[in-house]
Amino acid sequence: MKAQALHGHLDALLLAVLEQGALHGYAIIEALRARSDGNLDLPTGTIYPALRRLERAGHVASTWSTVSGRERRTYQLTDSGRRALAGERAGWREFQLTVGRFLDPGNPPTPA
Amino acid sequence: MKAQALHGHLDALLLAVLEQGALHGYAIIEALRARSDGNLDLPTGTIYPALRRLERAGHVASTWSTVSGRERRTYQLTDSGRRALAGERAGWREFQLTVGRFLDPGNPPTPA
DNA sequence: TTCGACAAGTAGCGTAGCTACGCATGAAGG
DNA sequence: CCTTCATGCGTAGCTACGCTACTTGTCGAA
Repeated sequence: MKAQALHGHLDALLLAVLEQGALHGYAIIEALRARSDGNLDLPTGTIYPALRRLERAGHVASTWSTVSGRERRTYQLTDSGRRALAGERAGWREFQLTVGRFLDPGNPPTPA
Repeated sequence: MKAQALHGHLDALLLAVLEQGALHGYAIIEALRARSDGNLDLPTGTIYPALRRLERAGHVASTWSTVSGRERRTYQLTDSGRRALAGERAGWREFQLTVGRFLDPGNPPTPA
């Protein structure tokens, strides 16, 4: 998976994994890796800033907890985040269709 | 169409439009707009540097011509470009599947 | 003669993901 | 006991790359 391909879609992915339930940062990374069969193995330097961006935007809320001596920041989707996710899904659909018109096979530009 | 969503996919789109035949820069912009129903309306500041990148990479070759007093730089796909396009198509398919696993509807993370 | 479509191009900006770190705890293994 | 590794959070700086805003020039139409 080319790295920079994610540009602009990461927020949507994060919101999508949090849709199933609250997770802490490290667990989000693992969830992305698991659900993508290892295709998405994102470094912390990508995830943590992105989560803070989403929190600033009000799409997620975080709460600290201590689990067996380790500090965890758990993120959960807000209502705003749920709405944003719906918008991201629509945007993804449009993007997919638009780019697919050029890159998907069986899309002849000038049909016979 | 969100602007930054294109990141990393523009080269593939350019190669795809040139697959049908050689075009000059301005015509490429129009082809993208036409084939995407207006969703892709890219400024010259995006296209021209991208074409030069592709030419440096050897994926396209350009030739100058003068048409009714206007200078045109016409780009055509090279063999290397054709191979690159095949790779981009494969990459797009993988990207589409991976992201779709999170954002497409009807993809329950924990199937009942 | 002025304005808009055509045609090419560059300089500089901003976004955002990545690399490479640092810090801390707990479990496992030698 | 001590090292190593997985867990867990975080930031600073880099870089890629598309975008904004601009310039130059021809040609046709109003």
